[in-house]
Amino acid sequence: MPHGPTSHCGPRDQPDDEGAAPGLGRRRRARRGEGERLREEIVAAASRMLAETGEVAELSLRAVAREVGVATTSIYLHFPSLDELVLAVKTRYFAEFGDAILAGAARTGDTPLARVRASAHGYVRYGLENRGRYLVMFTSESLPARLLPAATYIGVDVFERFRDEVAAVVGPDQDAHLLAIHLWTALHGIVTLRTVRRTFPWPDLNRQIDSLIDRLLPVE
Amino acid sequence: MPHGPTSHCGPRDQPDDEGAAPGLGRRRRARRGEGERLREEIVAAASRMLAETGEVAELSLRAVAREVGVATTSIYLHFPSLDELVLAVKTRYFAEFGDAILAGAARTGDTPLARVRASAHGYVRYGLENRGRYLVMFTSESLPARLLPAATYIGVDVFERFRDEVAAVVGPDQDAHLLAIHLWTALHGIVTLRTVRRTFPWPDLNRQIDSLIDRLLPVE
DNA sequence: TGTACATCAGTGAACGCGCGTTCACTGATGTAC
DNA sequence: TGTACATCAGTGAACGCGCGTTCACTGATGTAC
Repeated sequence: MPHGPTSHCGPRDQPDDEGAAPGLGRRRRARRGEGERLREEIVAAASRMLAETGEVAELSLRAVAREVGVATTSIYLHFPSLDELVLAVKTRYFAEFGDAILAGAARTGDTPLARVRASAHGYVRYGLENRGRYLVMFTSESLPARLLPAATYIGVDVFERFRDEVAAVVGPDQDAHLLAIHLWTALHGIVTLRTVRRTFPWPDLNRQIDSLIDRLLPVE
Repeated sequence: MPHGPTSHCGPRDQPDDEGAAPGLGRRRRARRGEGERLREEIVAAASRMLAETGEVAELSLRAVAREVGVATTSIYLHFPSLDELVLAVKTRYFAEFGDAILAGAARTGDTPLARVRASAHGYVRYGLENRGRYLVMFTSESLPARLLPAATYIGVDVFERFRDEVAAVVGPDQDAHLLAIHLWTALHGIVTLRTVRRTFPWPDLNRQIDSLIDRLLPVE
């Protein structure tokens, strides 16, 4: 295809395509004290976009602004950089993820083992039903390097709850920390490998998870 | 910082910075039948670069050309697209990965269990010592979508060898396929979580792997 | 032995694109006097 | 009650950058006659 006849000067010929999205519904600007509304809309848009691709690297400031229907520069009103926006989204992801698993396990009032089973199934189900979110949470560093020294990482509380559930199953003679890591590690492997190797001959998911728990957790 | 005084017309002011890298050693062009030499250099450079970042999305055609010391367009002499180049690198990664694990296990002539142990430790060691390569192999689709229908995926032979080793340990009464998947899944989880959550309080690596095998594989 | 020609192995300029970031600005909404 | 002013919540044009891809080309190496 030959090049068009355009472009006589400057890096772009038309003015930047900033501003509102398609015709109707040009966003109403927030009232005086309500500047935070845009912040919320930005996080929500970025959250949706990241959930779809699962790739932090594919998210751009300009794309987020386009999605919200706002000028690119308006992002800077609320986030000093794209990194900071991504961090906000990740923090939200972890909170929602923790809540989902906790809620799933809470419904099962039964034995400790039933609770661990429910958590494990819930973990994998959430991961597979929200592949994009899961990849964002667990295949990129959870914090930008400059914030790392202080914190351990977001999501650590979810693990701790899980470890306590395991401890309740196996009793005090077993190394619950190690067992919880075995289980978590394996569940993480299930989610990520199934996400990325869809054509592999995987066994039935529930059977796989139950068999894993049976083998990893010694009955008291 | 204010804008410089440059740029009066056109998308770039200076001509493209193509051509050979730093001063000395402007690549010798290959002799008549030896065009494949450049192909090899391109794959090698891309392999090095991908191993460093672990991010397929970060690899660019222009960066590879720069690394080789060749004009950007020369890549097209050997690969119709960046995708095809990445596929070539991945194929090589899987071959080298399979060889490394096989070689490690072969040295242990002992019992079937010792061989599985050696494979497992070899798998994780390779994954952690070659984080970039591992991520490229196992956190992106291994084939571009248009090549998927036919093939299962590259690397499947490594799994099959592993499954046979497991079968030799547990005997014919156990579901070796499922057990091999448990083990593979967990090993994959170890590599990827340790890669991405470096500050988590992980247990000793060898202890973790041995404990995992002890629990997952029933002794005959 | 000489020469015209094909081909192989590349080069280099240019294209349009999307990106992060800067800068100066606008205009509605409140507030002080 | 009126009005000058601050501030809040954004806008829009422009910058330089790296990118994939195209196109026309070059010049050394072989080969046919």
